[in-house]
Amino acid sequence: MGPGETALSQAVAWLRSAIVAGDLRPGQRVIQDRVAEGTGLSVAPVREALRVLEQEGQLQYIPRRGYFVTKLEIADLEEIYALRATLEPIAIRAALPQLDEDDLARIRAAADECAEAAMDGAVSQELAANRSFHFGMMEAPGQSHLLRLIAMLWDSTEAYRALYYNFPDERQAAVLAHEAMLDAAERGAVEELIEMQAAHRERALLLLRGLLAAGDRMNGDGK
Amino acid sequence: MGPGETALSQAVAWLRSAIVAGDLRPGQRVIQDRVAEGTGLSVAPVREALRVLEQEGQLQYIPRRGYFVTKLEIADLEEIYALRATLEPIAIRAALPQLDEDDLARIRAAADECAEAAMDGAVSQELAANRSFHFGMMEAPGQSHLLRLIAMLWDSTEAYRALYYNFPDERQAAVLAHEAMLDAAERGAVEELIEMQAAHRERALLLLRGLLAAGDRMNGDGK
DNA sequence: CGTATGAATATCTTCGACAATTGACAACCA
DNA sequence: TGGTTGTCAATTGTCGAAGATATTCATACG
Repeated sequence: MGPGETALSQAVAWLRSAIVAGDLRPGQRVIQDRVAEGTGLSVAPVREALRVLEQEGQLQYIPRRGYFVTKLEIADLEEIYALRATLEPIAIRAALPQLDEDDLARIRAAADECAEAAMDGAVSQELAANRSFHFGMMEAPGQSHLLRLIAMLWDSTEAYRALYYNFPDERQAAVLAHEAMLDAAERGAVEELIEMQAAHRERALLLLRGLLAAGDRMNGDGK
Repeated sequence: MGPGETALSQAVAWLRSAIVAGDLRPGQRVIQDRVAEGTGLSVAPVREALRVLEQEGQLQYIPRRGYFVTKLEIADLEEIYALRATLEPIAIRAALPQLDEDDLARIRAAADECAEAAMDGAVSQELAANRSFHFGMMEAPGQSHLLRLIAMLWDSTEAYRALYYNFPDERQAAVLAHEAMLDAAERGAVEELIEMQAAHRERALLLLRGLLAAGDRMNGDGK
């Protein structure tokens, strides 16, 4: 175990990847012992990991009943995306003018990793790289709290993002959009970039609306 | 222990009141065993409580080093208050038109409780009532995620709010401001109310700036 | 005199076991 | 038959102790 690596962080990682991989689906119950078995840890760090994911909004907790993967309604997704639309432009306007060559290089690297993962169908890697890409354009000194809020909004919808990243077409579209964004960032075209991101989000939301509607139909009829 | 009351919730409550009471001051280390002794619990639930407060931003965590009460710089407070200035008007615009008589009655009750606590110098009660008052004007269906973010911003600065609520003058000023806000809310004067709250926040920020500067001077000289 | 070394201590981290609670199911009664 | 009650298995919640890590302080060295 590397430095800073703790049993807790392992448990968190395990849970995240289980959610992203779809092993833990929205609405499903998460049983502590199962996670403990799966990770090879005892329940103590697992409980703390569950608590972390709960605070991030990915899990819901009912005392003495346990944890459940958060199931979002379409209205929730719309609210979350609207909040992102409010906050992310603020972050980008502050951060983009301050990016230096190194920062841009990191962002480009993230975009490349994203493209690579998209081709391989490595959903969880693509999600991580995608996140680095977007946050790379928003990170600036003096807005750590703003980024904390934005990160929380991203966390809340991680399971759903994983859902639509399973469509190859969407992965390709995301890669193309990233290219354009990177270009705008390098040109310093802030407002243009913000526009693109808004469109990016809208597209994602549209897709999610469809997926959730389909899911609801299945729940309503099929069972 | 009542239903839903768990050792964790006791530990959380203990920590909150210790922070609000000033027993745990910004920058100070929080030792798990001490909390366990203080609450009469074992460390397991205490650790989970610490994790909760960490996610709220009230504590900071360094693996294998422990927890520290978050120490905010003036810049942090300014950022947090700016974020509140961005988000709270959104919540109020959506919520205020939907408030019914019952809601207003609850808000009025919170204001009264606030005034009462202000006279008695019951800082922790006043903080709780103050929170109910303000959130009562923002709570509306369909914006639970927005409120979650706002709550997080409030949590992050709870220790500092406790700091300036120890000044009787400020407590009085807050009570008066609440009266005016309540009046505006009852008249449905949304924009007016938003203005008042902005001023309310500005005043708090101004005060905090002074307090922190004084604190820094003490740390620089006195020791 | 300042710095590096190394025990000793304090603290965090994890574990395994036990107690408490919940939900499901079957037995029972009207 | 319909509803209630009691029992049981599964799960969560808590504890106390042992193991791992960081910090401190005394000591020796350059």
